[in-house]
Amino acid sequence: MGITKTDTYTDQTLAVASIFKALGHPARIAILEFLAKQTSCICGEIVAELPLSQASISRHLVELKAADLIQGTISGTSVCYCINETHFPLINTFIQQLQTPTNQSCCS
Amino acid sequence: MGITKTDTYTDQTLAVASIFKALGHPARIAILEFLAKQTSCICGEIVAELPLSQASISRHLVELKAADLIQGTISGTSVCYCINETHFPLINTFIQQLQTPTNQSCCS
DNA sequence: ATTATTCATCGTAATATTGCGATATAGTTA
DNA sequence: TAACTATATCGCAATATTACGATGAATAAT
Repeated sequence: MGITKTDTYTDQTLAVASIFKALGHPARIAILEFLAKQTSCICGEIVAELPLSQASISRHLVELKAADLIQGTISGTSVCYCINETHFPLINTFIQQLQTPTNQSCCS
Repeated sequence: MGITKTDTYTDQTLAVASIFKALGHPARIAILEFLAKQTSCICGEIVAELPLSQASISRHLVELKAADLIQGTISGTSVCYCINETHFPLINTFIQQLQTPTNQSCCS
């Protein structure tokens, strides 16, 4: 992506953007959707469900984990992934901020 | 970004991912935050506010517009941009889906 | 101990994104 | 018409992302 000037934005802005960035790929959305409807959540099942190689899934899982959107716990040879809701309030707050009544703007 | 296998995901998944993708850059978050707190919203003011060139801002505005997150109306030589809330429900619904009670998963 | 199984990581090729200067376009004004 | 203003677009260079096969590491099963 070329250089991104990360120095000049607020921490809040950077945090929100990085969460959205992690959510900005259909494979990662599909992974989260899959995790949401499962009670168990083994990595292998995700690989079986999605049209990607195991290596690619693993990389997406790493990204989701880096963004703190999932957590994984090792159980034997397999790893159990599940959704981490920690940052959902941040997303909700951001969306709400964009909807403040100030928004009676020029475009009618 | 390399190839993305867009054929194999549901329309819903692709739609959600593409909105999040558009939100996945601090400049675009900053633009939206700026628009939210303004009543008037001319492109030139954004250029003055953010640490990017006019060309770069324009490109980000194009992306936000392509994702239908903003709309722009021409007024004279300037263009008035403002937030389009149309897709906010989609975001909220997605986040809520991830929070369904099924989520009593393996990671405690 | 050997072999499977499961997941992570490396290396590489293909493609996308970002940012900027330069330039184009379009409306405004003199 | 010519100059000015505001925004969009082009073209390039730098960097990031995506995907995959191959390989590595760790546990489990035989």
